[in-house]
Amino acid sequence: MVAGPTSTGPGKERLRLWIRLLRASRTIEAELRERLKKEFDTTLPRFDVMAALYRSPEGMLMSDLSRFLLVSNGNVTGIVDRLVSEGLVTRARRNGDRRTSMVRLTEEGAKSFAAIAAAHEGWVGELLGTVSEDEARRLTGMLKSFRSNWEGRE
Amino acid sequence: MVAGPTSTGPGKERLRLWIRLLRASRTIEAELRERLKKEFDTTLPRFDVMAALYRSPEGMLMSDLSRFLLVSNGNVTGIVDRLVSEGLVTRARRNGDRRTSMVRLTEEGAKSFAAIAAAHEGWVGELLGTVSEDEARRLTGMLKSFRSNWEGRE
DNA sequence: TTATGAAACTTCAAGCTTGAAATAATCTTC
DNA sequence: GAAGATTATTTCAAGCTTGAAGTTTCATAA
Repeated sequence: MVAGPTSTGPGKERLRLWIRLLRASRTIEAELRERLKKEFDTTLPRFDVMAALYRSPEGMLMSDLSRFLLVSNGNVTGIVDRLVSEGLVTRARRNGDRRTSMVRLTEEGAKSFAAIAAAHEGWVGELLGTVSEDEARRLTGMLKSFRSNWEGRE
Repeated sequence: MVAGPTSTGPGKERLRLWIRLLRASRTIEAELRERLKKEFDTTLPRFDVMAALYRSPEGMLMSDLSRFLLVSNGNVTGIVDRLVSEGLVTRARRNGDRRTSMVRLTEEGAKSFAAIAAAHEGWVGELLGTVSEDEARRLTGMLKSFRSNWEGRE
């Protein structure tokens, strides 16, 4: 997946693009993961879940989290379990539907996330420092249109 | 990591870009993983290792693979172990340095990979279909320059 | 109301991933 | 040539990830 095209032909440019995309995101992701571990003793998946919850003070269902973060249901269960055991989020039983529970950041969780997110934004700025703000905007536009064209198919 | 910026400010555009980049690669990666599983009963990491080996008929050391694929040494050990037990690659002891061994595709491995790679290239072409060849080239250029500026630091 | 089906989660096995510790072989330097 | 450092790799524990199977709860329609 990270190796170059093994042939020439029509799809070649797109394959190159995909490999570049993947290498870039893997490189950045690895660096962020390492810093999260070293500086805050946390992980990327925990950070992702907390970021989602931070933007939804009213809370999210497990399935909301799963859909939003593009990961499986069972996966979210495990991550939330760990965050709960660390006192960073809570699962609140709901009166309406007893199958579900609202997941929310605790006060400590929100405070903790705010600090991590500030550092995180700085890191991303640093790691993408060679991309100008303007170029960043254009790239984002391309990727956005790709996503919105593609998602929701099947 | 997949959620939006939680603040405004200088690094914001780069953070947006990073989130788009990550969502795009995760979406595509998930789709490719699923198809590899369904159509060829294999996985992305196995495919990655085989792709690297396919381009190096003389073989690669474990550490070459690790460096090239951007994953840890211990990780490669496990994946190669599984490929060996499936008869797709071999570990050849070397006379020169008995710490290392050359990893190579078997004949069956090369045949198998060629078939998977053809399908894979088609999938990528399909999944990135909304990006024109020309746009793909430009995007690739941007990502390439980003990578080469950034890698090799520290 | 009571089956029947759908929805929201959890559990589980298998595999991927890292970073740290352990092994083994090679290199360096005195 | 032996001690100490370096290099290549494996092993291991902990956590992430998926997809499938299982559980509980809710919705619906005869």
